[in-house]
Amino acid sequence: MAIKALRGMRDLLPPLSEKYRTFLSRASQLAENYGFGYIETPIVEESLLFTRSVGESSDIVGKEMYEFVDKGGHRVALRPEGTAGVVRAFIEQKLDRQGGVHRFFYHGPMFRYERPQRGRFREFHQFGVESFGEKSVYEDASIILLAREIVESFGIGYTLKINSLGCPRCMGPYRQRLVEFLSVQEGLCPDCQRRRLTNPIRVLDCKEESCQEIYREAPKLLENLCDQCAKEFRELQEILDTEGLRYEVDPHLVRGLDYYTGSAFEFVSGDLGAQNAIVGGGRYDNLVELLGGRPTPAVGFAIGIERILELFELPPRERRGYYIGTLLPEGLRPALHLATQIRRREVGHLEVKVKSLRAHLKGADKLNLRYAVIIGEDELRKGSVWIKDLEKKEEWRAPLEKVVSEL
RNA sequence: GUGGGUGUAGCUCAGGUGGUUAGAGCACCAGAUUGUGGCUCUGGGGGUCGCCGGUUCGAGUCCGGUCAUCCACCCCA
Repeated sequence: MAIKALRGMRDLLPPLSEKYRTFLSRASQLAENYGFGYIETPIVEESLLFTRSVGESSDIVGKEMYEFVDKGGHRVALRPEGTAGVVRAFIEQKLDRQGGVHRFFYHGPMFRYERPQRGRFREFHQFGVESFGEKSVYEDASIILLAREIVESFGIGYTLKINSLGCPRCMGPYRQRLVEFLSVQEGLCPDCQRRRLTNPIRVLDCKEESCQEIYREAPKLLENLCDQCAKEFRELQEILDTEGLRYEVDPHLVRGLDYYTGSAFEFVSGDLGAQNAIVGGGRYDNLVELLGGRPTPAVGFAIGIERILELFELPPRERRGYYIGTLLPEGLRPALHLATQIRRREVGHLEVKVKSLRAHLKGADKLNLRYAVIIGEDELRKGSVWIKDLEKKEEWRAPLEKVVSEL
C-alpha cells in the first residue's frame, strides 16, 4: 500500500496552488496598505500557550489538538489557530512594554484533529491580522473594513454578522444570570445540558426548536452590556453604516474561543455548505495580560484560506511565453542554448523531443504559450529560427541572436 | 466521537437477477501526402475492480470485516 497524506491533509499543487498564491499576495498587499507588517511564528508551541489562550473548555483544546511530548520531555502542540502564537511573540519581544500600536499579518498552516468534511480539514491555512495597543472602536471598524476589502476584491458574496460579547464588567454578571436562568429550566436537549456547564453562552445557538422556545425568555447579552460596551457597539454600527457596509446584528454569534471580548464578527457565505464561516474575528482585550504581558487591547481576524478559495475563480491565464522546439536532432543544442537565454527573462518551454512541426504547434498551443520558436533544417543551416505568434497567427524568421535581444 | 452515502483507468462514471479476454467519455501519446496549433477522425498505452476473508464449480457483482473518502451532527476558519 502506497503511503498517502494523512487524513484531512492535502497537497497543494497547480492549478490550485496558483490560486492560493494569488489570494495571499493580494490579501498581503491590502494588509500592508492598512499598516500591518508580516510576522511569522513557529508552527509548534508549548501546549500551555493554547490551553491558556484558547481556553480549556473549548473543543479545540479539549479534543482537537495535535499534541505530543517531544524528545526533551516538553508538552508541545501544533498550533490550532494563529492568534496565540502572535500574542506570545508580541509579549516575548517586549512590544507590550514598548507601547504604541503594533499591527501584524500572518498566514500558514493550522492543525485541528477533527473529522474532515467540506471546508474543514485537519491541516488548513489561515490568513490573519492582529492589532495591538489600540482601544478605539475605529480600530475594530478598520479591521472589519480590511476583511471586507479582501473578500470583495475577489468578488465574493458574503453576509457580515456582528455582535458584542461585552467586557469582563458586563459579561461576568451576564453569564451568572444566564446560568441561573438555565439551572431552573426543564427539558433542555442533551447538548444543551452539557453546554450549560462547559460553555453556557453557547446554548443560545442551539438548533433544537424546543430549546429555542425556552431561550426566548432567557436574558439577552445585548441588553445587559455595560454603558461603555453598549456605546461602542452602537458606534461600530454607525461607522459601518457610513462606510456602506451591510451587516446583521446576530446576538447568537459567539466566537468559539474563550479569549474574545467586545466586538465579534464573522463573514459567512451561502455557498460553502455547513462550514460557512470564511472570516472570523473580534476583540480580545484580555489575552495579552492573560499570557503574562502588560494589559494591551487587541483586535484581529482570521480568514480560512481553503474556504475562500472555493468562492472565486481566477480569470483565464493569457497566452504568454515561448515554446522552443526542433525538427531534427542537430537542432537540440542551439534550441537549448536559445531557451536558456530566453528563460533569463521570460517563460521558455524547451521541448527536447524531436517531432514534426504540427506536433510542436499542438504542444505549444496546449501549454498556452504565445510564441512557437522552431529550428528546422533551413533554419539550422542559416543560423535562424522560425517564429509563430500563436495568438495573432503571424509568423516570421529571425536570426538566432536577434530573438533574445528583441524580447 | 456519532450518523448516512460512495469506493471499477490519471479524472467523471457504465457494468439487470453471479458466468469467457472489465467498458465509455475526457485526459495522455502517436498519426491523418512532404514544415503549420485549437475542430474532427484513426490508432495506442494505461485497471492489484480499495484491502482482507467468506459463500460458490465460478465474485467487479452476494455476505462479513477493515481502510479510505464524501456529506451531515458537533465545533469552527
